[in-house]
Amino acid sequence: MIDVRVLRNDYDKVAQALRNRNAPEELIASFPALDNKRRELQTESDNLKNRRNVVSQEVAKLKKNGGNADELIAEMKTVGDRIKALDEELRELEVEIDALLLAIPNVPHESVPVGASEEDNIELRRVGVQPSFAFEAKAHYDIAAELDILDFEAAAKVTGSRFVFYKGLGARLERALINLMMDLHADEHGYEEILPPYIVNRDSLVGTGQLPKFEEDLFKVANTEYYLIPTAEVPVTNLHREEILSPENLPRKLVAFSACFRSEAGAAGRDTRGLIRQHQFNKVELVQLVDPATSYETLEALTGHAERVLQVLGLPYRVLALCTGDMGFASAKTYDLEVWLPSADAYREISSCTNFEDFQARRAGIRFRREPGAKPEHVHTLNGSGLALGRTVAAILENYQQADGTVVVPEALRPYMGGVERIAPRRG
RNA sequence: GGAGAGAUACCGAAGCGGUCAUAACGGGGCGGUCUUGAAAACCGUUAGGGUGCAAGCCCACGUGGGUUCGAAUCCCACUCUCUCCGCCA
Repeated sequence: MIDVRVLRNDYDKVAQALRNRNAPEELIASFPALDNKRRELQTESDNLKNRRNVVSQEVAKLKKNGGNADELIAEMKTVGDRIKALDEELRELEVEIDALLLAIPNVPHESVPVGASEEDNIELRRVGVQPSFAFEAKAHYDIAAELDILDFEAAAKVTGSRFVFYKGLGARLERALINLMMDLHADEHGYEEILPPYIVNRDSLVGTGQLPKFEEDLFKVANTEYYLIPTAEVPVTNLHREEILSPENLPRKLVAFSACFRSEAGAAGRDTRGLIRQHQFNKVELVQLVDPATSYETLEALTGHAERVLQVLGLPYRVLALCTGDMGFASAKTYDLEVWLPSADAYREISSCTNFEDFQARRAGIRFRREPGAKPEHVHTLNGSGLALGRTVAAILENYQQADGTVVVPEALRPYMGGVERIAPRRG
């Protein structure tokens, strides 16, 4: 949620930011009138309440001294009715203003390149060497089929499309990656390990910005107000919702493994084969709550933590700075990490690292007190995938595939694989 | 799922229709006096939101409604916590 004061005092800046994000500027057109009306009603209501409070004291005194308060009580009856009417009007206005504010995307940081679509994202660097094959590189789902480590058909039978069974060394590979990533972030990068609920309530999703705008992307649990999490970002960021943290708690660095559930409404026909776009996938997520002054250096550090996983695994990747038109709703600035997929002859997103500034913190009420007695300020929140597991498995299968159909296990992963060095077809 | 109890500041807790909300009382934290140092004792300090330049005013006793001139206090609904029973990995 953007700061109402910014919207009030810096209206043109917000309007320009909305245009840059391909969001309609009209979104905020009704705000100034609503805001003025609200403040007007508020003032009138407050003044009447003051009158009521003062008179109530007088009535109490009069009654105590045996005086007659009938006239005052009669006056207050009409004042009370007026207050009720005003507050009713005020409540409706506030609902309207709230809905408006919740629908406004974040204002991009000044360093974010202005652009209309993903075409305008800026590639910052490429890391690692793309493998060259003396044979035609196969797609990860074909490699996996021959190795019998992924089973999409069985998942389609048991559940439906866009689900998968991992089997044998495939399941082991995913579990090994989870452990490698968690260990790296917890032990070397200093994050506290969290295992969150996979189901959250509505307030949490409003807090991180998925609701109210993106309900159709979520799975809702029937007959409840619960939702399956689309990412661990939701429960982990909301861990400190409506709290005032002490400065010694910052930066709060959290890493969580979770399954993620996305309806992928509107993605029909895209990435229908393989692990790239599933309704359920695993992810290791990095979350930080920080002092606003440090959030942009934290974004660089957090992105580095995610990159480190790709480096350890020896996977070639590139880093993009997303342009204003391609960023997520709540983002002030985002770097995407894209891993090399030889079969596609392209880089594909495997991590998204974002500084939300105070956009989520304001919605979720996450604050800190700089000094004892000081006014609470909103923290800045950041998160990034470290990494998405399914896509990492796809990248390993493709980048480490061999002419004979086997897949070499990256060296760093072998201790987590019980020493297995190569995934080969099972005999028989 | 059934029965009951509860929700007040960092924690415990008083208040049960008007002099009780920067909230009694107790504890904790922080600072100080005293002390060689510590403990004890004593003193001080420790809180949200809106509006306004400010003084101030309004709101905040789990959440949302209602009754009343006036609600922490009475009524209704909801959420959460605890205890007992049942069920369960």
